[in-house]
Amino acid sequence: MKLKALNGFKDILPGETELWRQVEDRARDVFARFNFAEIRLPILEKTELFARSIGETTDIVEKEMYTFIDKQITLRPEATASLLRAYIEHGLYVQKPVQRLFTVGPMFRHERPQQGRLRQFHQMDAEVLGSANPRVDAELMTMGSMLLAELGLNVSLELNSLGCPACRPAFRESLLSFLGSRQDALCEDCKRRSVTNPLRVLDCKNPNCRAIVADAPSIQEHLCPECATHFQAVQDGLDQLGIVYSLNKFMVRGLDYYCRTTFEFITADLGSQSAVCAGGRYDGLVEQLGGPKAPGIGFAMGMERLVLLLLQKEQKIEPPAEIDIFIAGLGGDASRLAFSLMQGLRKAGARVTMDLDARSLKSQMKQADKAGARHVLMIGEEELAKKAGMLRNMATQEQREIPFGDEGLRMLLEATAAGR
RNA sequence: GUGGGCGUGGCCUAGUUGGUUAGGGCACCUGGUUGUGGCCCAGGAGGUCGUGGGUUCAAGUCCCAUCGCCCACCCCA
Repeated sequence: MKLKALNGFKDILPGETELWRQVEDRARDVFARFNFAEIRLPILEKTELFARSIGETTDIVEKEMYTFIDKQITLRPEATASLLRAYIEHGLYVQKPVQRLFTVGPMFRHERPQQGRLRQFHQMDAEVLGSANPRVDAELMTMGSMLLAELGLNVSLELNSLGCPACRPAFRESLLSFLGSRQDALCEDCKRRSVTNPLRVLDCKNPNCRAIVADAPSIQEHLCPECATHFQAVQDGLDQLGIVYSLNKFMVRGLDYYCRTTFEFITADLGSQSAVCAGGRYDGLVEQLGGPKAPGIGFAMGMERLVLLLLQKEQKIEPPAEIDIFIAGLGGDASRLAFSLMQGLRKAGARVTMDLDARSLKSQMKQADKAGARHVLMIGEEELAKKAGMLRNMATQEQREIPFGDEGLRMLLEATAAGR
């Protein structure tokens, strides 16, 4: 096998696409109920956009981006940056004080692939721009929660606040001094993280580090009054809407732009990639990218992770019959008639197919069965002589004559409609 | 970037201490029904055993190299 897809890039084959569509259709339905409008974005942007929004020193920007170096353009590693760029570029903030937008599509990160992690993966992103109201946070999480619930997935919501530029530095200092005194006990990764990104030590998976960090200062207790008020209001909103969540003071997010509210919907059924949906608030980012003072919050859902979970549930989705009528033509003349009859039925809206190779009737019946055909219209020498085809209902095995011509076409369409 | 595991027809796989034409299941095709699907039966097509080299009278099996995939670390949806 010479030509194959790149490592970390996957074909989504027929059979699986059905599940993907279920996920996406359900998402569009839920997003619509929450009054979100779709926005479609390019997947290539100037490298600078991602560097400035995600953060120059994040792993994503430092080593995971697919960049055309000579052109200084990059395949998007996430959607928020592009969405904000479009929001600013088209002055969407002028048209409506609060914009609620969603987008669906592929993202690219050059990471080592593993379960639930690909180099091209797909996300559904929802963002609310122009409001700092904590109810927006609660509403957005509610939307995510509803979608996951309607997909039948068992996930839990974890909530934290990362503070803001006013209070995070003080917390950082206090955390740094705490870590400083325990350097020797930390794992190698955490020693490194203590320097590069101390908050990251909080969510280390190493049990030893977890034990140490259990006594670390809590970000939730270091919030400034404004952030504390906001955080409490978010929780009140979730409580009011009946959304169950748990506070997790160890949860940090990887992207630089997050502030205040951060959250993750996590599952125990995906190996180590446990987050199926995650997001947070990013007040100040729009401004930082050259836009107005518009606060924002959003989340991203990993579609292949959702699909993996749905596949695990083994809820065998009976594929619906896909074909209304299979026309079995026996012999050259019948096959020729079937060919034009098929087109007439398709024009009238029916799903029709036939065996263009006109193999044996037995073979054609098998094909019809496999295609999930509800009816088979048989046309052989007898039928040609009688000027009427034989219509077989595949479920009931009943057969009846259908005359050629307009009257017959009407009967076929009736049978088709009744079968659906 | 770092570790571990695995590569046998389209898919899942058997292959014992190296020993005749690499076996089975699913799927596919044909026939059993001179024109009737699902079940069953019979037959058929389909494989450079990831690739290259080495050891040997003999390699799917042993050795080396290489490529690919998977899982985990890292990171994150």
